[in-house]
Amino acid sequence: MELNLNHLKYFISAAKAGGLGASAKAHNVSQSAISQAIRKLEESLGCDLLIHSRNSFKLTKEGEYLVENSESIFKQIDFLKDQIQSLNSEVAGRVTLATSSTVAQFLLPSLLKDLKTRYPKIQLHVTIGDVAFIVGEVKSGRAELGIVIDDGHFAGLERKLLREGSFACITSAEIKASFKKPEFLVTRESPGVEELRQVYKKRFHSEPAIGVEVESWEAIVSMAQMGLGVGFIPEFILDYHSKVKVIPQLEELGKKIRYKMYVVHKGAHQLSRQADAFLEVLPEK
DNA sequence: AGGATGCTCAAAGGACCAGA
DNA sequence: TCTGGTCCTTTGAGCATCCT
Repeated sequence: MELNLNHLKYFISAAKAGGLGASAKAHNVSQSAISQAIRKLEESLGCDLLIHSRNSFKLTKEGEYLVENSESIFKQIDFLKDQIQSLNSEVAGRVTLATSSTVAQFLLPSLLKDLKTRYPKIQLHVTIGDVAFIVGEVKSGRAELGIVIDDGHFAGLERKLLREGSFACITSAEIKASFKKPEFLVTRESPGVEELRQVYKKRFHSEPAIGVEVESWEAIVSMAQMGLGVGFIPEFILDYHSKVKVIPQLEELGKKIRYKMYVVHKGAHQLSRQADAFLEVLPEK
């Protein structure tokens, strides 16, 4: 006899409620029906799930194993039902995204515009943090998607390259870049710092003078604008700042420092339809 | 039409509990 | 300790529905 999902459902319900009566009540059937269903389930599995004795309801070890391990089947079935139903309806719902303030500030606005045009019923919930925070959010499931600017490896996560490019060394548009050994504004863990040291050492035969170490490219832009030093930022940020100037003497140096931007998630098969839709509107590399 | 399946109903019987 | 009530499960008969 083939395993019947209804029988399994009755059994799980009875096991959780601790008796046939409660399960019968929960499913609006008679106790007898529950009893028969469990008998048939046992028959199809070829083992006893209950210790059958009068006035007692006790699971065998096979029964306990079945209860512990079959819940995911019903969750998967519910998930499939939702997915199948939504195939015929407009994509809607919430997408949780963890990313950096740079991405949120410079890239998300145009992405959101595309998303709202194509999928007006999708809501985007964004949390901001550093790379470790973003990876943690995605791994824990608190965020379905993450966008990171990092060339590290994200163990346990799938990643897709969104864009890559080089850095530019900037200073204030009002300040004439005539200094030979400027003070640098850098971020602590972002790509480029170590490369900067190496390339700078090779070119100027000395260590770069780090003026300020700050965890934000936006802060570097502001500080560079105020004349506090020069800073390397990913070139795409330049499009949004007219008051900064690229230092021609360090242009070559900046081009040698590369950044990569990835979207990360726990696996394509685990994504909701709305997350899939979000990935769809992301610009190709 | 007949078999398979799933259900209800009624009856039987064991375990537990309170009261005499 | 005995008895009766209650709760629970199991079993068998019979009915409805679906499928071949």
